[in-house]
Amino acid sequence: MLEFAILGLLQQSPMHGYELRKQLAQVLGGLRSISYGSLYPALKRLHAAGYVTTDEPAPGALLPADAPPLTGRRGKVVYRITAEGKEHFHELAGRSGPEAYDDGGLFGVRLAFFRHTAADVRLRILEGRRRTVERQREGLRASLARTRERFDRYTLELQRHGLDSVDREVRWLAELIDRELVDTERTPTDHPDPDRPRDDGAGPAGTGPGEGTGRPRPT
Amino acid sequence: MLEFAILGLLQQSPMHGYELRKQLAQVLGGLRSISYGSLYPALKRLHAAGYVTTDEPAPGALLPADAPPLTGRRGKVVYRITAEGKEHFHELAGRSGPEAYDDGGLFGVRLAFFRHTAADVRLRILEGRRRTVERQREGLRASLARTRERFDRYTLELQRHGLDSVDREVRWLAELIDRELVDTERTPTDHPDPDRPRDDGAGPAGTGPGEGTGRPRPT
DNA sequence: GTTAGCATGTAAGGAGTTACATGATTTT
DNA sequence: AAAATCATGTAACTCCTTACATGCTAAC
Repeated sequence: MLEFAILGLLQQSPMHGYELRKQLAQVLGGLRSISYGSLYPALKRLHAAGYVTTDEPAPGALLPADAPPLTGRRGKVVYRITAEGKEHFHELAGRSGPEAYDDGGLFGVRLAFFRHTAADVRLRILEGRRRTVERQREGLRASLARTRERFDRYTLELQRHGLDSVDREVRWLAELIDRELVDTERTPTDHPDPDRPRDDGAGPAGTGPGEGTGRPRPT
Repeated sequence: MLEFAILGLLQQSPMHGYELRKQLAQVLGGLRSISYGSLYPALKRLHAAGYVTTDEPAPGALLPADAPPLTGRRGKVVYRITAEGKEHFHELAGRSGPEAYDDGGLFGVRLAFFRHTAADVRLRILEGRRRTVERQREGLRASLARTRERFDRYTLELQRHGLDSVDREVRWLAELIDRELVDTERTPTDHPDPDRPRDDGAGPAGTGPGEGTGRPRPT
């Protein structure tokens, strides 16, 4: 998830780690930030995988042997996404299985980079998220209907607020889905996203052949 | 957090692991459940620490040597909280620092067991949570005010929905705090002063008034 | 000239997950 | 008797956090 978000941000412009973290916090809505202890290792992995390159200030010839780097080199390191990185990002962005919407946090990140996601994938993720949240809503409703006497007022309040939040999310998702459908009608599907050179329908690879995608597509 | 929730549930009645997991899922509002892979090790730790005892079905004399336990003993294992467990739980329930409210998930669990939490601690946690969420709200507001042009419509929607949620949470918390204050006025605890080391219901083992109903709740 | 904010990194560890392995009981 | 559901547990692993360690640069 972190790596996806990093690649997504670097797609917009090269950045150094510190800046990346601030942007990340903003994109995730201040809801959750990440620590440097996970950011820098992630960048390191992305670099090792060839998904990003680093523009380092001085190539290392400057430092004499009598000043050995204690923890590593210092100075700004600007990270830049590579062609492989973009490809990898779009592969990840093309996935529309449950991982993309079952977890609220991950769904948020996916949504934040919907700009780089194909229209059909966007719709599948939004609908998947809606199903997930609707199921949660039904669970909460059932629980509230059943258990008035079993729980105390705090638990009840927690569930009431939970139900309220989940209900609002369902309505919000319904709006987003509606807008997607309207936009799809207006843009006759062959270029739903000007940002992305479409090679095909988001790639079949995705997540699982067993994933039930046999659902009626509303027009 | 898991261990706190387990002790909280076992306070209400003894249970076996499977049942515990279902209850846990319900208390946490179906928002998130836990897997057996974390539940059973947690129970094991609590047992090792002496916070729970196990009522095992057959003490082992029944099984002949020619049927060796392959992965361990089978059959329902009922867990029951001990006096030390109750003490430990109340120690945890008495904490009102940032850990109790900075993370939404943890806050939810704490709230779910407010019944076993002293009134002054409840208030501090609710107020702490409100401050945290208000700060989040301000962050989001600022971000939305600043960045209309920098972000695309999806990011904007995400932030808008986030702001909405956070705003509702602040209002919800304000209501809960109000109710706490009203209840505190109506139940004239002889020392409303928060500096006093309150041990209401949190007393060591035997002396406690029992976990049934901490104190009479006038409605 | 020192404080505050910018900037990069490592090591240890917490808190959970999935995948696996097994068996008991109830329903069909 | 097969299938579903109840029930318990381990091992490997993921993903992230905290605490630590270091140093640069601008403002006061």
